[in-house]
Amino acid sequence: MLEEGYAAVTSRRTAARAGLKPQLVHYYFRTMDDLFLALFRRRADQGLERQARALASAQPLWSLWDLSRDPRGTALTMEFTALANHRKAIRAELSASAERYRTGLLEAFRTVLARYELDEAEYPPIVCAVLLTSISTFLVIEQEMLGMSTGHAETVTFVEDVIRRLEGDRNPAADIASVLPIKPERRR
Amino acid sequence: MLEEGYAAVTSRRTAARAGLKPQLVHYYFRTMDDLFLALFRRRADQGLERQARALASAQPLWSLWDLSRDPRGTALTMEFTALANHRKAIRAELSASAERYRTGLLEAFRTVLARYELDEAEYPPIVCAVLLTSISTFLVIEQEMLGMSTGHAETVTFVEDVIRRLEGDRNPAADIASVLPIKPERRR
DNA sequence: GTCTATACCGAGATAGAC
DNA sequence: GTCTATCTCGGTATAGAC
Repeated sequence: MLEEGYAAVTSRRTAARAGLKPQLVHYYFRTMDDLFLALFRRRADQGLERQARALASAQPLWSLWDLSRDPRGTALTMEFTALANHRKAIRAELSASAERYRTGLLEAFRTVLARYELDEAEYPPIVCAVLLTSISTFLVIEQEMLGMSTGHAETVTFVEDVIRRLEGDRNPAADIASVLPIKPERRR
Repeated sequence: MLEEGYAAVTSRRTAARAGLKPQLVHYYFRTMDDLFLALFRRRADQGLERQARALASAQPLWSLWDLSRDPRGTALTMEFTALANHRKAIRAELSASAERYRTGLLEAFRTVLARYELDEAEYPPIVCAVLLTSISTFLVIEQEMLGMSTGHAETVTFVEDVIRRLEGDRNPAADIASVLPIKPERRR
């Protein structure tokens, strides 16, 4: 999916990568949609776990920002979004998952804004959540999918200046590692 | 493309909508890629024209904001982005077009920020351009492709408050009409 | 310019042997 | 659990008649 888009993920090619015959994909997952759903659910669970770890870190804003800028997560989400366009089951799963993720982010901003004694009317937590997600998502799309980067560095600097005003400099050690992507699992 | 995604656009179905045989698609465009490119170029030209009209309007920020929130433009762009993932020619065309669009937006913000005597160091025009595009793009993706809208209204209000501080209330009449989507053309 | 005919490929999926 | 065999569909694309 990441290399060639969801349309390139077929039973034949999936099986070939696993060194097996295409029919086994259907044996394990029946339809391709079931396979995509299984993949999505596993990634969504991992995403929520990572978000929880980011929220629990000493610098939640830095952690959330780093997490949402992880290209692999966003690129996969975009593929699933495109797939969701004509697969109802995927779409339902994806939007439910996005809602859960947003709720987590909202709680994080509520907590953080209270901690730094900011006015919720001036910086509504839900707006902060949407802004953080939209900016990071968009930058990843342009960078990874189009190879574009005009204005990206300046925008990152701008956002990070805001975070720095709240949480101070990024602590280089512990937090970032706790949010790193999870390695692919081996088949059982 | 808008209804079912780019993967649903095949020579057979395209021809069927036109009431013709699939082979004619190849007669006119040779390959499907050529067809997609032709479509993209026409839309990209229209997009630049609309942007130019927005820049020339009495309230460029309102016009640009409305334009970038037009769901049809963004939805198509997202389809092409997904398509670009595995079609080199599309990708090159798309990123070139996005660069041109960004440049236009940058010039707009330079002009506007100067007009309202804002500090360019505090609000870098290129950052404004990236922010405007990312927020509107992301909202459209969630709304149109996932049917999600949590936090959207609040975010729109937030952005529009900023615009209002610069350009005052939206002038309801002239500007908006000048930025409206262009109707589909008939085949010649 | 539009058609018929046709080649060729690769997709999803099922049946049934081992 | 993995295989072979096979069905059916729909995609891209070309050749050639009219």
